[in-house]
Amino acid sequence: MQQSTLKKLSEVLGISISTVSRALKDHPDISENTKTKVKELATALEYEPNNYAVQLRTRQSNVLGILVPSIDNFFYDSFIAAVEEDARLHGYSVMIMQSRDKAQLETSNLHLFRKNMVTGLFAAVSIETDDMAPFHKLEEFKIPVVFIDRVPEVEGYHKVCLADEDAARIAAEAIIEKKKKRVFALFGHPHLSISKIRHASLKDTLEKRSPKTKLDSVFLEGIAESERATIEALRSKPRPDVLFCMGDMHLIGVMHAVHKLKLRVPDDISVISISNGFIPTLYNPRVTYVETSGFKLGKLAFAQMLSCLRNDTTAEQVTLASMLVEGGSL
Amino acid sequence: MQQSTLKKLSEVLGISISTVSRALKDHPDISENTKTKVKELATALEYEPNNYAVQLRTRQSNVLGILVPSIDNFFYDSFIAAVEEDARLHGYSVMIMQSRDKAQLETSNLHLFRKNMVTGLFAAVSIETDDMAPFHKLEEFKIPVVFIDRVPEVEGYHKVCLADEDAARIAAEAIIEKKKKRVFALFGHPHLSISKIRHASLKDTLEKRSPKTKLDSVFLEGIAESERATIEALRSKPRPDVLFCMGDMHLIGVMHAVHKLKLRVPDDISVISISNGFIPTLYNPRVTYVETSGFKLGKLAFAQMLSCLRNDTTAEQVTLASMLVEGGSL
DNA sequence: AAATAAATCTACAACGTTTGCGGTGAGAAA
DNA sequence: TTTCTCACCGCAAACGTTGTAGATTTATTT
Repeated sequence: MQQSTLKKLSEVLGISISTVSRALKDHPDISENTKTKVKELATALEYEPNNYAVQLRTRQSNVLGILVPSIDNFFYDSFIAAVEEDARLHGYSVMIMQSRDKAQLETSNLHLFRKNMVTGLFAAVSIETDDMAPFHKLEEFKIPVVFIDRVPEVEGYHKVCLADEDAARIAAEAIIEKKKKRVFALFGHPHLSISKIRHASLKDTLEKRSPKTKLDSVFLEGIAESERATIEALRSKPRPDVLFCMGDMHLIGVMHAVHKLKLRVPDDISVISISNGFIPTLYNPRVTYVETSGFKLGKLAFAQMLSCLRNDTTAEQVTLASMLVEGGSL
Repeated sequence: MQQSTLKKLSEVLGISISTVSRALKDHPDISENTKTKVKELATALEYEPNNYAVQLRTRQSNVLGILVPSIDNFFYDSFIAAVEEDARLHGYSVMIMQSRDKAQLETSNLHLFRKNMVTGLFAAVSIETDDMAPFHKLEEFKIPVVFIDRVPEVEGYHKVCLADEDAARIAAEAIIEKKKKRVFALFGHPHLSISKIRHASLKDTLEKRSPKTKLDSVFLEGIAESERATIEALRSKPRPDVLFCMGDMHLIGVMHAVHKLKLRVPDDISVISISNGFIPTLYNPRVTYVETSGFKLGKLAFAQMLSCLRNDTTAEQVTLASMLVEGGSL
C-alpha cells in the first residue's frame, strides 16, 4: 500500500503538482472546476498530506508539547486530557513528556521538544528547576512556553495557574468558620512557589482573622512522609484539631495516619485538603476540599496558548478560581 | 537563532554535505581525522539533525503511538509512564491519544497515527470497537500494532495482556479459602473480552472447587452504577458475604455503598478487587487485591514492540502474571 | 485587430537529509 | 610506465510539500 502524494494526483489528472496543492487549499488562482475535480480524486485516493514534508517545508509542526513532572498523577492527568481534547479539535497533536522532577531529565526533554520543533509548550517546572535557561532557549527558537500549575516565580513568562493564594485563603476561612484552633498543615516541596504561596496565604489569613489559631506547618513530598509526619503531630499534646493538606498525596498519607490512630473524622479530628476532587470523595465521610481542577486548568491553558500562537500577547498570568466543596470532614 | 544544518557544518569545514553526514554516522568511508573534526564542530555548533527532514527522507518517524480509552485512569497512566520511559531510552518519542471509548474517535485517532507515520502502535480497544478494519489499515502500512490489556478476541494480532483468567482464578481461590459462600461480583462492560474472561474464570473456579458458593454477577461501568448495584445487592436477603470488583472504579463504588450502609470491613462484609494497587491501599483496612500492574504491562509491551520492530516475530500473545496482595478486607 | 488585463495554470527552487555511484589521489603490483 | 587497489570524498537525486515568479490562455478594452 502506497501513500497518495500530490504528484500521483497530478499525474492522474494531467495537471501540475502545484495546481493540485493549491486546489486542495482553495487558493483563489484555481478555477472551481479543477478544484472540485482535484478534491474528488483526493478523497477517492485517500490523499493525506505528508506531515513531515509539510513540516520540513513550512517549519510548522502543529504539535504541542506538554511537560509535567509525571503522567501518573490525578491532577496532571486531567490537565493532559483536557489539553489533548482541545488540541485535537484545533488540529494539533500533543507530545507528552515527564520530567520525573529531575532537572536533568527536564532539560533533555526540552531538548527533544526543540528538536521536534513543537509549535508551543505547556510546562510545569520540576522541583529541582532553578535555572530557567533551558526554557529560555525554546523562546529563542520562537516556541512559546505556557507555564502551568508550577510556574516560575520570576516575571516575563506566560503563566496559567490555580489561584493558589485564593485556595489557601478559602481553606483558612473554612477552618476559622469551624472554630478550629490548632492546625497541622502539610505542604509540598519548599522549593516550589506553589508551596510557598499556599503556605503564606494560609498563614496570613489565619493570623489576620483568627490570631489565636496556632499553625504548625511541614514541607514534604509523598504519601509515606505525610503519614509519618502526621502521626507524629497527632501524638503531640495538645493534639491538632484540623489537618490541612496541600495536595492529594498529603491527604492520602494523612488519612492513613488518622486510620492508624483510630481517630474518627470529623469528631476526633477534622481534615481539609486542596485537591482535584477525586481522592477526597473516596473517603467516608468525604473530605472537604478546595477544588483545583486540572481539567479546567487545561482548558484555560490551551486558550492561553492559542492566543500566544496567534498574536504575541504580552506575558501575562491567568489564574483559575477555586471553590470550597463541602464534604463531611470538617 | 538559527538551526545548524549539515550544510552549515560543511561550509565551515570546507567539505561536502555528504561527508559531514557520513562522518556523524561513523560511516567507514570517512577517515578518523575528518570524523573527529566534524564531530567537534557539530557539538560546538549544537548541531541537531532535523527530524522532519530525516523522516521525510527515511520514512522512519521513531514515534510510537499509544491509544487508550482515557489518559486519566490509574492503570493506563502507569502503562503510559512505563512505555514513555523505555521509549525515550531507546530513542523513540511517544504520541498519546485517547479514544474515550468511542469507536468513531478511535478511528479518527488511528488515522492521525497513520498520518504521522508512527513506527508502531500500542492500543487498547474501546468498548464500542467491533470492526477491526481501521486497525488493519495500519498494518497495511507496515505499522505494527501491539494490543494491550483490552485486546481483540480474534487471532492474528500481537497481544500483551494481563493473565485475566489467572487473576480471577486467584481471587476465586482466595474467596474459597476464606469460606465465603455468597459472592456479589462486579464486572466491566460485557462487550469487552476482559470482562467475559474474568467472569468465566471466576465462575468456573467457584463452581469447580466450591460448588455450594453462590455467585451473583453484574456487568456495568462507573462508580455511581457500581454503588447503586452494590447497595441493592447488600439489601437483599441473604446478604452477600463478599464483594468482588473487577476494577478500581467498581471498587470505589462498592466502598461507597459499604460506607453508606455502615457496614464494617471485613467483619460485616469482605471485599476483594483486581487492581493496579493504588486505590486498594487508600482504604482502611487496605483492600485485598489481585495485582495487575500497568507499569509492568508497559515494560512487557514495549519489549514486545521492540521485537516486532526488529524481526517480524509471529503474532503471539504475551501475558503478565498476577499475584494476590493481602490487605485486611477479606 | 491589437493591446491590455484578468484568470488559470506551470516550472522551479527550496526545506535538510540520506545514499548510490562515481571520482580523486596515493601507493602497490605488473 | 601503466594498471589496479584501496581509502576517502563529492555529486546529485531523491523524499513530498510550498511559494515565488513566470507562462499560458481567456476575456476585456481601445
